Amino acid sequence: MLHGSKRIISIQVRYYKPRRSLFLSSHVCSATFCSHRLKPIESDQPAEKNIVNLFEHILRQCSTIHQAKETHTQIIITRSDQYAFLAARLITVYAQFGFLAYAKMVFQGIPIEHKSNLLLWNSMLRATQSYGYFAESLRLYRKMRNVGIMPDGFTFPLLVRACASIGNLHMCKLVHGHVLVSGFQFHVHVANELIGMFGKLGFMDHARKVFDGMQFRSCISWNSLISGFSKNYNLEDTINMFKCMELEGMEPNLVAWTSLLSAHARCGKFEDVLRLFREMRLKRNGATAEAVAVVLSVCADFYMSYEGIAIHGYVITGGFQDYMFVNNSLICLYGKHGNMEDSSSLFRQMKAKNLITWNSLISSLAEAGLCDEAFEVFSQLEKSGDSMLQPNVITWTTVISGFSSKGRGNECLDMFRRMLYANVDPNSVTFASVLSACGELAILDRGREIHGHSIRSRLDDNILVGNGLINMYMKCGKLKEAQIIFNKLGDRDLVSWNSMIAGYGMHGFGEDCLLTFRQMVEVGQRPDEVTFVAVLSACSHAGLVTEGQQLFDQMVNMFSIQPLMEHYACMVDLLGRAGLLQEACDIVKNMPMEPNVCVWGALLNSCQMYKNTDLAEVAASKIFSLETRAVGSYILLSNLYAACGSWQNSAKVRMLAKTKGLKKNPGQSWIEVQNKVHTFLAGNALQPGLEEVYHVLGDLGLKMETGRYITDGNAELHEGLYNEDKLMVSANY
DNA sequence: ATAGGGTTAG
Repeated sequence: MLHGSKRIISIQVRYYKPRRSLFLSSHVCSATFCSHRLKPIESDQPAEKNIVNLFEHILRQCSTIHQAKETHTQIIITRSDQYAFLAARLITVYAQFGFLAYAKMVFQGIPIEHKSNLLLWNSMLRATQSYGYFAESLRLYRKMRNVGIMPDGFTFPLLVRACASIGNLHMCKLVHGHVLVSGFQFHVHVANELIGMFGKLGFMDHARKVFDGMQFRSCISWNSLISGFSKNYNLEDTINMFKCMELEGMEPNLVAWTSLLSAHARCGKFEDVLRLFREMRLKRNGATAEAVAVVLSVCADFYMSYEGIAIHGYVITGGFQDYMFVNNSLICLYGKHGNMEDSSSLFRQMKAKNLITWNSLISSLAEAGLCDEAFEVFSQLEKSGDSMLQPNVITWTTVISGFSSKGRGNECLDMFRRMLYANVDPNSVTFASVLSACGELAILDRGREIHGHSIRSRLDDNILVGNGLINMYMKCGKLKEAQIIFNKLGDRDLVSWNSMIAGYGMHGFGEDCLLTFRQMVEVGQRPDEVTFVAVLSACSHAGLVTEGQQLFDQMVNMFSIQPLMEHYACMVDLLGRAGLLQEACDIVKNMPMEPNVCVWGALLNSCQMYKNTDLAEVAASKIFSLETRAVGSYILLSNLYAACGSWQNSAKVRMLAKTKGLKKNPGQSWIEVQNKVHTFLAGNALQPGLEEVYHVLGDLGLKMETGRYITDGNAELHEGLYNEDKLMVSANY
């Protein structure tokens, strides 16, 4: 508590190092304190100017909130709080110390008739915005205009920034209108913010117009324009403006270099990023932490482990190790390269962590396939209780897609439900992950529900979501619905076409598959390796031999795609299934790489179909020598022997597989009833609820027999393919 | 009394 002027001054001296100016002013201070006069906002009296300057000086020196509060008390006692200049400084200082509520109190404490000073409003606007309350700052601006105060060159940059941050196009246009009416469009700071705003909105032609109209440009103007082009993935104009800047005698600084780097990174030019980073360090004798983060993320994304570790070295020598976002990139770098030890130890060592830090660790774990660990860290984050560290869309989506890509669809969908319950809005990436899980699980009802949800979120025309929907409907056997989604999709990419082609192929619609492929080529979408795997395998399943051969030829000669192992396997399968075993053998002999299990397996399968025991033995011995756990091959060979009546050989192969401890992953069929998927295993009568099914099945069988339907004699053998024990019985027969 | 650059999910 303060009781008198002497005490006030002694506090000042205790808190701040005594300086000449401070001692001089203390006389003024006590003099003013004694006079107890209320001061108008603007005063030209020198004595009053002095006390205001003194307090302003003290406020600038405050390093704790307590010092600021003490000084504020003195300001009130001396009635100096009526000075707009001091009130503005108090607002700024309180905001800086994290006490926005105090800043507001200062602002509100000033009577409306004294609120004519723009500095006051600008300070309050800035204080509000520094907390991210952009909408509130715009409301404040309205209030300001309502009391008849006109904005100036300090107000407009704040306003432009506020509506750009909110991202509301209407607001942006409104504020831009105010700027135009006030004639501030080419004011350096206002124009710089406008360029930034248009860059963020993706209106680079507007940004360019503002830039071109400026009479004086600062390097910030150039950098804002360059970063606008970079943010909009316009590499060409980013480079052009960078060069223009040099030509006009403005040497691009480190910030301009950083934008140039990030433009290359965004466009996937990872080699150029590394080259430019070296050039930047040479020419400008250093780098920025932001540039380091960009380069690290490029090293992570393109699996350049060696370069990444070298840049980690530079982080330490260059003194960048205390930047949170640099460390976040490092966590991702090590995580993406499968080095979870270094990734998580970096996480542990970080003193200050933000949500991105947590997301980086979670995504590293998910990337490594450790979705349980990722979920564990997610739970820790959820329980942390920090309101700034609550899982966001990215956190949720990371865990959701982690489960999805591991084939744990039910956990994926559970997390999605929880996410909605937590009131976090899914985005296109979330929908894509969840739809993929629905496709894998083939749960049409849930897929449809999510389709509806994506429509309500107005994301159904997004390419990621569209592709997810096509894939989901295809996997659920709803080919027509997939086609409808595909037809409605505004811009289709390679994935959209591949999903359609693969979907038709998957369900044995060879003609539709080829038709879609031809349409794809017609509209100028270049097919890739994946397209040809889908098309070729469709041909082989539909028995379209000549078409398949032609397509293989087209792939190499028309589209200059080097055939991969998969394509050779498809060709062997295609020819072999058609009974052209010799041609299939030729492919195996002439292919440029050592055939793998899939290629030999395709050949073996064909041998089994056409009962070619000699060739089958060659293929089988190759497969067994490759030391894979290709159980299917043992079963195929065994079946072939059995089909040729060579029971002993058949049993021998079976036993061989058994002694090696190999067990076939049994084939399953499924049906979706009331949002639940029921799976069936051949010969598994132990499954609960199956008695009833078998009962119905028995009835049907009886009806079929009495109705003189002929049952397939091979059915039992076929079933045996999926059930080892059962086949062992038939083999020993 | 201002400003430009950055890191996380597919």
